[in-house]
Amino acid sequence: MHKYSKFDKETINKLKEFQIKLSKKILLEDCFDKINTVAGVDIAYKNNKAFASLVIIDTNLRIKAIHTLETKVYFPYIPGFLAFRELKPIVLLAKRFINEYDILFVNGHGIAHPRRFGIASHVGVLLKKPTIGVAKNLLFGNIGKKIYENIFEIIYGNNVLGYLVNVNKKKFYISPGNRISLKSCLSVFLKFVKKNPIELAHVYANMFKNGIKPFI
DNA sequence: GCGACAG
DNA sequence: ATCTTGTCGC
Repeated sequence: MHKYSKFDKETINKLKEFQIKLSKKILLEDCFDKINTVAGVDIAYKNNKAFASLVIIDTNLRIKAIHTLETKVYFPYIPGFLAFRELKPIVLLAKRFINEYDILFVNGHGIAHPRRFGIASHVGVLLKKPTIGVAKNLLFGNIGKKIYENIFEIIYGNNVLGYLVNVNKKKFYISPGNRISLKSCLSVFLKFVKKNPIELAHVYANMFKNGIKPFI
């Protein structure tokens, strides 16, 4: 039994086709004006339950709100198909507060994905909202040339799909999800890196999982 | 055929 | 991601 053979080839192929079909709706251009607030979303797990948190931050790096949502999960983790596991809680929560942030940071990749449709792109297409994928590990593509002291390109063939950013000994793989340009996904990430929305969401998702919610 | 593989 | 002891480093 191999680790990721939970579904037959036919099912996997249909999911792949679905991703490819939806990926055509991605816009890699900036569909936003002035950024006033951004949000980060992440999920912690306990048994078969997902504990999601959405943290909203303003440009002064102040936390404006922390929201949570709990749902059951039914789909396993399969590399390349993370969205089918985490989409429901993320979309439900992000949609509820959709007018309270300008850009959404999602834990996982955007277009740096085998079918250019990682979870950040999937969420962005469903919400019709600018999203940025922020991952701690590389899934697809290779590390290309250094463009700054601590920043490298993520490339596939001749295409740049995103960036590897080194911050405080930690690596972040950044790629556009939807409705944002390659260039802006990097600059926006850097703008909030001192109060990384994904890391904050991670902390609060875990607190929520453990029954603590001193939330704003 | 073999290895790699977001969370 | 989660489970989980001791251990290394600031």
